[in-house]
Amino acid sequence: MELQQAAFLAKSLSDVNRLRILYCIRSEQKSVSAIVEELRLSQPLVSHHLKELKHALLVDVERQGPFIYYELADQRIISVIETLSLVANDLITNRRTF
Amino acid sequence: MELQQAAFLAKSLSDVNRLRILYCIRSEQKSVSAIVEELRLSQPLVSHHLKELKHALLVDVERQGPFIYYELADQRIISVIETLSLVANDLITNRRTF
DNA sequence: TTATCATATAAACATATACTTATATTTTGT
DNA sequence: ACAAAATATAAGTATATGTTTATATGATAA
Repeated sequence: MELQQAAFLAKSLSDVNRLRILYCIRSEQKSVSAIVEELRLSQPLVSHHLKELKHALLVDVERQGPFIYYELADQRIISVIETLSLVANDLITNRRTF
Repeated sequence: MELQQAAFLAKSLSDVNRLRILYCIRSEQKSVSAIVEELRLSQPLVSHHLKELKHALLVDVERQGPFIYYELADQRIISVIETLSLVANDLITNRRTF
């Protein structure tokens, strides 16, 4: 088990805006400006997060003219996020200490 | 989808020492000192990470005399970590940019 | 109650991270 | 070559985080 690598990927998933971006580009490639508009985030912030996601190899990048398109590199990431969401929900529902 | 909660859980998984602790207590409850010995980490550091994991509801805590036992609260976390490790491995293997 | 063991907390530090504002780079159309 | 659009980068700031060292808390045994 490569726990170091798993921890690194988890860190990429630890910011809600990055998760929103990943969801945004999960099924089709989108340009930076399209993501900016859809998520209502500033362009530098989106570029910053895309850079991190690229560094984590979580996105594929393709230039088409002046546009740069990003797409989710591995669909399993979505199921990871969904499992995390499910587990979080269950943990909150069943917690014993309030 | 509760992306905020998923991001919060992911943050709990973003440190390699926390992952090691979760693995250490995945199948049986262990005392803090047992974890300290097994992972060769300082006691305050282990306590600190356990506190974070407890805050994320990822561990169950039980006191028995002077010992405090921690155990993994949800087994699905292990499969999340394993998937992350697998995906990371695949991404590194198949990356196009070196 | 006192000593000891197990664990938690506090303080301090260095580093990392999310974000904004401003500017640079790259591409295309004229 | 110039202007405009799309994206990236830089600088700056505030906050968070991982770690160590030192100390406090809590439980048990004598």
